[in-house]
Amino acid sequence: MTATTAAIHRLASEAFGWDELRPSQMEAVEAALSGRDVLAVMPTGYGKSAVYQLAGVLAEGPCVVVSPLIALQTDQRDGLNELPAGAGTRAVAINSSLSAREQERAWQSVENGEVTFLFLTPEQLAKDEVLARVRDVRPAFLAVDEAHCVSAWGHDFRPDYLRLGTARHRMGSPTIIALTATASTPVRQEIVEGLAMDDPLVIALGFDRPNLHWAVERHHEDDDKTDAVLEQVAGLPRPGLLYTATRRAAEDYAAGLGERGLTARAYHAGQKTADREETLQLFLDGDVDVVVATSAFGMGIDKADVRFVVHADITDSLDTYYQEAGRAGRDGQEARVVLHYRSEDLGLRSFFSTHHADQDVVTAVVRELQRAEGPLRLTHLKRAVEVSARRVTGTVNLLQAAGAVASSRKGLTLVEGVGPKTAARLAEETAERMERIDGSRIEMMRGYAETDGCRRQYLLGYFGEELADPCGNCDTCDAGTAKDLTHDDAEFSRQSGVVHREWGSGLVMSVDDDRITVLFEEQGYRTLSLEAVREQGLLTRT
DNA sequence: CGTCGTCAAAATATTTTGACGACGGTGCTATATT
Repeated sequence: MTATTAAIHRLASEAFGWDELRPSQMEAVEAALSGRDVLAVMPTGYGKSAVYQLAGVLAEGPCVVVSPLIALQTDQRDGLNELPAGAGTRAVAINSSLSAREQERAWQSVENGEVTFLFLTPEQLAKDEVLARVRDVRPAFLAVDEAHCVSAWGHDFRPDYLRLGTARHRMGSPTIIALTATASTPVRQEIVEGLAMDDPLVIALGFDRPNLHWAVERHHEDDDKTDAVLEQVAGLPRPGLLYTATRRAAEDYAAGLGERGLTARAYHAGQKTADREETLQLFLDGDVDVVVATSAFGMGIDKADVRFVVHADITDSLDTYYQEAGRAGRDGQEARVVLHYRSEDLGLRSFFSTHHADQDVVTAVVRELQRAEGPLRLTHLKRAVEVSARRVTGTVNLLQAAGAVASSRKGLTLVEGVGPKTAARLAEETAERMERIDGSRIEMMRGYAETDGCRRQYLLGYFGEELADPCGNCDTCDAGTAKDLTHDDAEFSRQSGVVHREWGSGLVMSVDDDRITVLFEEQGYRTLSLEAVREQGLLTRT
């Protein structure tokens, strides 16, 4: 045992009260302390936070923690501040819930060296002043909690997530500790790229949750689906979660369950904060049978005894689905996971995942960059271009992804030879590529819903894992119809590289008797018939 | 892309049908108004 390992164990036990650290937690903490970037994909409840907490206490300099929700930051901050004084930790969260004076006081305690953990949102780190203050306290780590948000939210909803890579360098390039519970191969890649991680150690634990029973119910008519969902939810062991695609559906189902004698409450972002907090508290206390929610519900919520997660509508990807469904059965006891599927529901998902280049903003941004003598700060562009800051950031992200704009510590520059016209074309092509990839993720969702095979094999395959035999704990296995979705193919093995004549290079995700699914860089997921692949020589190994 | 609400016309004097348009999810932050 090295001195570091011993110190980590001692700290874990004496200050945090954890007597056993798992090997992967230890590996992650040691790597981070040695200065190597770490991406840890670990299930909720496994002790992801311990990784940055232990590393943060042991290192010189504070640990900046990026977390997406203020409520989450508050919980984590309070948890750290309740540790015994011997831990020597102090945590603060600086965000818009603090008054200007409170913010200033918190900054001063950071600058006086009193703070070990500084919680910030990505939006805070988009401000030059915040970055400068962070840089001046020489942080040892930039921990990014719920790191899948980089991929899920960075492109549209919260574009500052995709600026964290630049922010990292501007704050003196601290070591990155990225943490998430769910991340398929392309999501991991986007996290690594979006955070500008340097040769990271990727630790991904097994995804399988043997106590969850997976099932899909297929419907043709909308009304029939509604009835089936209500009837099923009313009959399942409680408590549970019912996810819907819209706020309205959440309200309607909650009312429908109420009529059937259940205590059900809707939860979505259109409600007052106080109502949402009350629902959450009732749920955590076990005083409500079912929470009917949109995707607003769930992040950071750790309730062990959720007996079912039913989806009344499909989600935009299996990443999201697994994340939401995975909130069932964290106590290890049997739990049910059901997806109610109508192919028509895919339409709403396509609507939500449209990307498009904002041509006027593209032109304005490019003109401004052309006019500049040297690199420009994003802050400058936000002032110079007369649309919302968010749209400017989103457009810059797109231009950067398109290879039209380069970002360095000094700021943003136009790539040589790029003018407004080229930039517009590149941006449009990139937006189209993103839509293709999002569309292919929806198709993988369809694939899960429509598969004849073992659901668990399909799911684990999506996350790059293999389950040797059908699981025996899903609907197709129960019905005896499950086709084994794994196959030893002499030519193509999982996670190996291939090239397609038209679609370019990709990664083999799964191979079964007659089909092969490949994740192409430009096209997203594509499933091909093995027969066609062989006869026409469609794929070449790389 | 699909669903829902509105409104007018049609089939019959109140309900049915069709056309059309609007809307659909996730949160932080800054700023103005109580």
